[in-house]
Amino acid sequence: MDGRGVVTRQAAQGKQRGATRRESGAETRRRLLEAAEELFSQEGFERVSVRDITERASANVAAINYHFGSREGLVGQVMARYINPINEERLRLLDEIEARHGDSPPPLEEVMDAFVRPFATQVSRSELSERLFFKLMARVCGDQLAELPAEVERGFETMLARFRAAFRRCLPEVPEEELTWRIHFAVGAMLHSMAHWEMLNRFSQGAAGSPTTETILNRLIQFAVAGMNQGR
Amino acid sequence: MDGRGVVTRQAAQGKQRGATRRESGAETRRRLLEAAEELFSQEGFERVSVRDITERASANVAAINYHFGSREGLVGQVMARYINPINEERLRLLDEIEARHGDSPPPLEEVMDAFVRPFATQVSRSELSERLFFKLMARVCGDQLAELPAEVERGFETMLARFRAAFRRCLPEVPEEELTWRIHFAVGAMLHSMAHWEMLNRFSQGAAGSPTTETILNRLIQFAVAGMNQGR
DNA sequence: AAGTTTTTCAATCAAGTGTTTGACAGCTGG
DNA sequence: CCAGCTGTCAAACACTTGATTGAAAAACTT
Repeated sequence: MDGRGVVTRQAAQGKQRGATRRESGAETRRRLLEAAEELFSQEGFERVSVRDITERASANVAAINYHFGSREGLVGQVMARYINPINEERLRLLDEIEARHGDSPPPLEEVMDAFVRPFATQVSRSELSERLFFKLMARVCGDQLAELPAEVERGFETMLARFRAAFRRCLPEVPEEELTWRIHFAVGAMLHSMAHWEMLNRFSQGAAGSPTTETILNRLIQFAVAGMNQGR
Repeated sequence: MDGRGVVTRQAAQGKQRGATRRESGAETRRRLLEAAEELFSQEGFERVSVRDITERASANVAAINYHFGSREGLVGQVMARYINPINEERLRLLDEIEARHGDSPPPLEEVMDAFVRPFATQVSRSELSERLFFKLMARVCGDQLAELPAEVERGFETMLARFRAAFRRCLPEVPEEELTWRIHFAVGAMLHSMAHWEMLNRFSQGAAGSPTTETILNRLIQFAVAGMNQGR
């Protein structure tokens, strides 16, 4: 009677044998993050318990508190893991655009592209499926910014300030307040389509032609640009 | 030592003396709904416990199960209470528009107006503040439609089908799939501005002029119309 | 090799969850 | 007046929640 009925984690997971213990620590941490991402994107940050996560990750309940301090700490990590790189890439693309156009204001379409596209490019970095990734990002950006980890929130604010300035240069004749609203509308269109990516893709597949992420991205950009310009 | 320290509900609430017992039942039910609406709009449907609600409503914990069968039943009632009248008003306005224009397709702007305006008109029916009302509506429409009560969901679907047909007539040259996306973008813009009404109003108040609900509504409609039209 | 640090685990904690119960109060209609 | 609803309430229900404990195990260091 050594391991009667009890399946060890190694056997259940098929974890490679060569992993040293120190690697195993990071491995568990990674598995927890991955499980949390999947569950959070499907159910939302509220509805998922630490036991749901540890069970899916084949880890002990205490693992989350050991590796992340608390449930909240894990949530913060999940939020930061993709959104920070995305915000950084946004700024990088904006830098390129502004460098390319020098003193003259850049085309609105390019700025909007830099604002939206990083979600599509960073999706491949994730081990999540496209639909879960977008759902997760929509939850991170949309829920309420008060709950974001301080570091993530600061990143958001500086990013938004830069883009706001860029939009302002694109649309010099639009009043400040009006510009705020238009940006907000565009963000809403973006978040909502990410949140319901799955449903919209289902619709699209009925039609002819393959609705790639790229075409959807272009549609969103066209819509947002038209809304920002408003007939100009 | 009769009521030592214990404040009765009547005293705490200042409830009018003339209310019969039967009226009191409906009164409690109303107070529960009101408390639930406030808390749900502030915290979201997940984070609020039945005890939070009954405490705020100065009622017993069992009251929710007595009056609504379960917590879920209360959630359904809260969702249905405003969203159904809104969807009905949307259809009523659309009827008027289509009657007015006969066989010729109605202007896109009018259809979009009928789609958005009912939120603004029904807000006054509510005892909630404007900002809580919009927050609540954004949660109802945005979270995930899978959880809506069956009756509410059916209402949503028939309303959307009618508006989709109307938009189709306004934009006959736009392919079906493309139209789906543009409507979705517009809905996203609408929901996001409702969810962050408070923040946006704060921005606006810094600027000159009074940012009434009407002007915000118009900005949203202009943005959505421009996005739907896309330069035409 | 022995000793130290890192990681895992079952068991347990206090607090909170939605719901049910049975007794009690008050209005209603006979 | 008194049975019969209707509504309220404190108490308890069974269960889940995030977090902690102390011991055992594994990995690393010297």
